[in-house]
Amino acid sequence: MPTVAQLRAFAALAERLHFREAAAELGMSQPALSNAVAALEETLGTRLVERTTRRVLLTRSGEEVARRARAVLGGIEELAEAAQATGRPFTGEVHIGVIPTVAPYLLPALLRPLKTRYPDLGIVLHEQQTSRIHLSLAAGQLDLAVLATPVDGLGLTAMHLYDEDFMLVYPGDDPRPPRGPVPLTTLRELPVLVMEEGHCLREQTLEVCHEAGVDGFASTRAASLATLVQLVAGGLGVTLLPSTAAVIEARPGSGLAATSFHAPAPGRSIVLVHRTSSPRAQEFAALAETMRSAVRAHGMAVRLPEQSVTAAASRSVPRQAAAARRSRG
Amino acid sequence: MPTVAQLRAFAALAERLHFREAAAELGMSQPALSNAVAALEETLGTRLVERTTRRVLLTRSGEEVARRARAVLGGIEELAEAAQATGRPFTGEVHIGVIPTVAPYLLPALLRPLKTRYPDLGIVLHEQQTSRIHLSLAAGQLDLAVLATPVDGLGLTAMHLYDEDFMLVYPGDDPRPPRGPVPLTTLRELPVLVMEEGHCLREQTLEVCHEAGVDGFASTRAASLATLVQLVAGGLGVTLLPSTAAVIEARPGSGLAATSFHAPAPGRSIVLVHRTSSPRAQEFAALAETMRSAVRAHGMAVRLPEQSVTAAASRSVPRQAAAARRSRG
DNA sequence: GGGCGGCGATAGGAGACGGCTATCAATCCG
DNA sequence: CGGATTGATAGCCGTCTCCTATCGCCGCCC
Repeated sequence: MPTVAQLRAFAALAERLHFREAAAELGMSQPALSNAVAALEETLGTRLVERTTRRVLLTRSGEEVARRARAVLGGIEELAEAAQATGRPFTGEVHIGVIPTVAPYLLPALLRPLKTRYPDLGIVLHEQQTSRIHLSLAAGQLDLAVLATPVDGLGLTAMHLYDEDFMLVYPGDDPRPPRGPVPLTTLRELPVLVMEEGHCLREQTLEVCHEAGVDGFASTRAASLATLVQLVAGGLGVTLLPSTAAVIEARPGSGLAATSFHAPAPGRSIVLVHRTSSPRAQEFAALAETMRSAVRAHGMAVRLPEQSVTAAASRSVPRQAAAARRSRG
Repeated sequence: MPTVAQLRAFAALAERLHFREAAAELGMSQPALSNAVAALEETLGTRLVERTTRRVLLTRSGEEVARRARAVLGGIEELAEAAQATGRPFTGEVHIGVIPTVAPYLLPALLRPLKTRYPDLGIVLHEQQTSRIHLSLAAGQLDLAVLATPVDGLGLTAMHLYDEDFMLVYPGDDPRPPRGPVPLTTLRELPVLVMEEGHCLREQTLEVCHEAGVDGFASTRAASLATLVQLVAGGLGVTLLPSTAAVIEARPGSGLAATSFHAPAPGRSIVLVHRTSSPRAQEFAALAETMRSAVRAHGMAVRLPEQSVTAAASRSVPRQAAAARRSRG
C-alpha cells in the first residue's frame, strides 16, 4: 500500500516536474524523493514519471495518480484539522442522562445558564431510569448522567452537585396536619405510597422506611412521580419526596402539603457522573461547577455542602462511600 | 502528519472496537496496533479512543476521524486501482502528431483498422509541421508522431512504417509527357515548385534537386500541398510528391500526371516515433505493427522492406503489386 | 471473596525502511 | 568538445516499527 510520504513526494514532483526542487520543497534530499517515487511506482506496478536527465514528464497514470494523490493528501489534512476542531471543549454535543425524579425540578435551573455559558455546546437530554442510564453510559450513548446516590460507580467518576432532604408529603386536606418538622417515626403510623420497580426513588424510600421501622405500605404502586402525587392528593396515603420535588408538587393549591423531618433528616445526594476513562473529564468538571452555580442561583430547595462552594468535590466513586451514604440516607 | 498505517490501524479499531481482533484483521500484533493508534493520537493531539481494559469506545473526535480515515483509505485504494487501470495498454487516449504531407494519404488506411483492433483506444490526431511536432512530443502533449526521415532523434525512438519514392508530378496537358520512368536529371530542365518554409517536404525536395543538379526553381512557394498541386495543374511548373500523395493527386481527371524515377529512385521513409523514455514503448511498437499491416492491406503506393513483408506474407500486397502501381502512376 | 481468564499497556531487542552524503551517467550548452 | 546540470545509484546510519514476552487491571465465577 502506498504511504503518505510517497504520495507527498510524488505530488510535489508532479507539481514541479523537477526532482531537486520538489525535494527542496519537502525539505528532503533529492535521492530520498527519487526513492520515494520509485517505491510508489513499485507498489502501484505502474510507471508514473518519464525520466530523462533533462526532462520529467508524467505518464497518463502519473496524471491520474497525481490528481488523486492531491485529493488524498487534502483529505488527510482535513482529517487532522477536524480531529482538533472536534476535540475542542464545550463544542459539539454532550448527551446527558437524567433520572425522572430529578429532571423536571433540576433542568429548569440548568438549561438557560448552560446555554448562556456554553453557546456552542449542544445539550441533548435523555430522561431514563438509573439502570438504563448505566447501560447507555457504558455503551457511550451518554457522556454524562445526573444520578442520585447510591451510585455503584464501577469505572465511573461522580461529581457532587447538591444534597436534598426527603420530605413527608401528605394530602392537603389532612384533618390533623403536622406542625413543623416531624420525627421519622411518624411514618410508622401512615400508609406510605411507593413507586413501581425501576425507579431509584422507590429504593430510597424503602430504605428510609426500613430505618423508621415501617412495615405497612399502600398496595398501589405509582408508575411515575406525577401519578404518585395524584395518589397522595387523592387521600390514598403519604409518600416521601426529595425537597426539590416536594416544594414544587406541594405548592399552594396543589391539594398537597409537605413537611420536613427532624435532623438528621434522611436525604440523598445528586451527582453528575461520567466514565472515568473519558478524555473530557476536565470539561465535565467545569460543567458540574456551572451546574452548582445554577442550582444556587435558582434558589432550589437543596443543601449545598461547604466544599462544593469552593471546588469540585469530584472523585471516583468507591463502594465504601456509596455504602456510607446509603446508611445515612 | 498521520501515516497510512496509522489510519489503517485506527480504522480497523474503530470498526471492531477491540484491539486484538483489529490487529488480527490487519495481520499485525496487538501491541503494534496499540502503538499505531497511540501515535496517531499523538500526531493529531487528540484522544480518539476511550480505553478501559474491558471496553473500547470512540470519542467524538474518534468518530469523526474514523469516518474520514475510511474515506482517505478508500481514496488510496481507488488511487491504486486507477493507476493500474490507467496504465493498461490500448486504453485511454493516445495523441499522435502527423505531418501534413502524410496525413491525408495515410490516415484513411489507418483509422478504421486501429479503431477495430483497439476499440478502447482513443486516437487523437494533430496535424502539425515537423518542428512543432518535435516540441509537442518533448513536452508530452504528443505520445506518438508520424514523421519523414531524416529524423533528428535525440531521445526519440523511430519505428519504420514504410518507404515511399518521390515521383515527378507535371501538368496533365503536357504536350510531351514522359514515357515510363525518367532519370533524375530530367529535373534540370524543369521549373520545380516547392513549398514554403517549415514543411519537411520542402527540404526533401530541395535535397533531391541538389542531387539532380537543379539550380532554377519557380519563384512561387506553396503554403500547402493542395496549393502546390493547383500550381502544377495551372502549368506554373512541376514538383516532386511522395508516391502515396502522387497517385491520389494525379488521379484521372485531376489535370495532373505523375511518373516515377529510374532506380534508385529518391524517396523518404515514414516512421512512427516516440520518446525513448516512454513507458508505453511496447504498446507503441504494437501500434506500429498494426499500422504496417493497415498500409499493406490498404494497397498504398509504398515500398515495404522485406522483413515487414515476411511478417505479413499471408496478407497480400507484395512488393510486385506496389511496383506495378508505382509504374502505373 | 479469591482465583482465573481476558484485555490493553509496556519493555526490550531485531529488523526494515527512509534519510543522508558522495558519486556516477547522461544530456544540454557554449 | 569540455563544463554544468540533472536524475540514478551506492553505502552508511539513524529511527521507527514490528515482534515476543510480560505486566497491571478488570470482570467473572465458583
